[in-house]
Amino acid sequence: MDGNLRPEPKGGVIALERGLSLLSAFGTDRSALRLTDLAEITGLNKSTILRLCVSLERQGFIKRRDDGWFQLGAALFHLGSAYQRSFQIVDVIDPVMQTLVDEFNECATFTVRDGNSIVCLHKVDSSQGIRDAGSSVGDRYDLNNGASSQVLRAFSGEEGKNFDQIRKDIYATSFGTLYPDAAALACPLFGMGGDLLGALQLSGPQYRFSEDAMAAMKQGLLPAVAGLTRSLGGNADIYRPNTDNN
Amino acid sequence: MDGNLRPEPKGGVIALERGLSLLSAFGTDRSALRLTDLAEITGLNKSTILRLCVSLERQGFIKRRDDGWFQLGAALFHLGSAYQRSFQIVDVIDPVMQTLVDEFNECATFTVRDGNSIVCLHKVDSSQGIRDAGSSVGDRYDLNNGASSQVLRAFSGEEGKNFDQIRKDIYATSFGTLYPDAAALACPLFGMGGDLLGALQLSGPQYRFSEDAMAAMKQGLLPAVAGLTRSLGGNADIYRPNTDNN
DNA sequence: ATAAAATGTTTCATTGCATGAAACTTAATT
DNA sequence: AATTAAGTTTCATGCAATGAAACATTTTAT
Repeated sequence: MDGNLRPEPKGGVIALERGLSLLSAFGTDRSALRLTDLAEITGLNKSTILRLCVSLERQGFIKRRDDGWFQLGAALFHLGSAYQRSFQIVDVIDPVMQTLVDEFNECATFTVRDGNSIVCLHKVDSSQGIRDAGSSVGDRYDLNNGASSQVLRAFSGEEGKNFDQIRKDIYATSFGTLYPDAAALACPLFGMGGDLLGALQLSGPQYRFSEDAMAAMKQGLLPAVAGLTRSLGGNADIYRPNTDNN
Repeated sequence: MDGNLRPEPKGGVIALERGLSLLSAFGTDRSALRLTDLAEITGLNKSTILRLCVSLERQGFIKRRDDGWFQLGAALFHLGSAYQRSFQIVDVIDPVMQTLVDEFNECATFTVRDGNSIVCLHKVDSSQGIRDAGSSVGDRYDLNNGASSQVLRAFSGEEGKNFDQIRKDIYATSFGTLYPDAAALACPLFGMGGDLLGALQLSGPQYRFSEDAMAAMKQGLLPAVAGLTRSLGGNADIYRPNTDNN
């Protein structure tokens, strides 16, 4: 960041964006930051940061510990939960995800698209020691080449790559995209109006994703998602199996 | 709100606080708001709101739908999850809470204090149809007379009420405080330095919280929390049972 | 149908307030 | 003790946040 943070297109309030950039500074890995860290990450003047933090703290968005370190505040947790709750979908798909995890012993994740990002809204872990622990709830990446990203892009109407194939198959796979030894199988979830809600994915180590295993997962995943779409009031015909599947 | 939002003590950045107040407008119940709603709730001028929202949306803190309604953005979910993750405690206490729920068939919640608020950080639901569904993860209230609030206040060193008794018992109870027919039993969780981390609570309908039932819960809850404190590196002597308990 | 009211959007002159350099106070290293 | 780094406070300056007003658009009333 360059500290200027001048709203690129136009409009907007610089002071606000600077404040938000302070919050986003925590987004990656570190859960506590010092004033100097914040200054380095955001490029803002320390006086400015201190002044912004007064406001952030007053509204509960950050908390300054007694030792001077800054942390995220409970207001964010509250609003984050409110965000999650606005997708009642999660309540509906959770049991289905549990079932899938029980059946295939791999982790299941439900992701949604947000602009050019992919956000993990829900995850059910498998009980295996070796499992996909790479992503967890709340994580946010740029759309990548992972199975879920591909699905989200293909069914958002993007062109190029093998999106046509994905739209025909109603699923996408990935091998070693995010992590070199991970594999995944993902398919889209549609809502009432045939609108794309998100992507449901099974993922784990590549050695457990043989052709046979993935065929079985596919046989389990697609009907499960079709059922979900039905219970969400959508038309499950989209998932009608292709006759040429082996 | 009066729209002035003048930082009371002094210091701070008005524009930022106004932007944050827009976010907080979603905090209660409604998951989508129109421009007029935001103007009513915050008392801000519509032009101002529109300008602030440009910045909020650019950073992903809100999202404006095609129909003009505003919603919370994924950035909040991301940061909210980061907040939660900064309490690694939750990972440790979750299995213990699961065990308690299995044993007593009532909901367990873990709450922390944040200023004069109480925030629900984690909840494990019981499988009963009639259960405490009043609070859920992310909820934030003012400190009230519920069992957990009492515990948090008593062990933060507050005086008055029956806090002395609570400190002696190492637990608090409540009947019909939040909801007229609900009951709860809560006790504190301490960390390494004997510092108060939060409160662990069992709650359900009053008719299942007989004297006998609560005595049993107490016998289950206190050792469980003592064990937790030990595995968090704390001294569990605090929980030594009083000799005069029946 | 037209009128009236409510909502959303853009513009722009005014000045309030966000800003950052500098001075200063601790605290940590040398 | 001397030096560097981290954190804090102050204040003159001018930039940018502001809100009234005019306008566009949609909804409701007549």
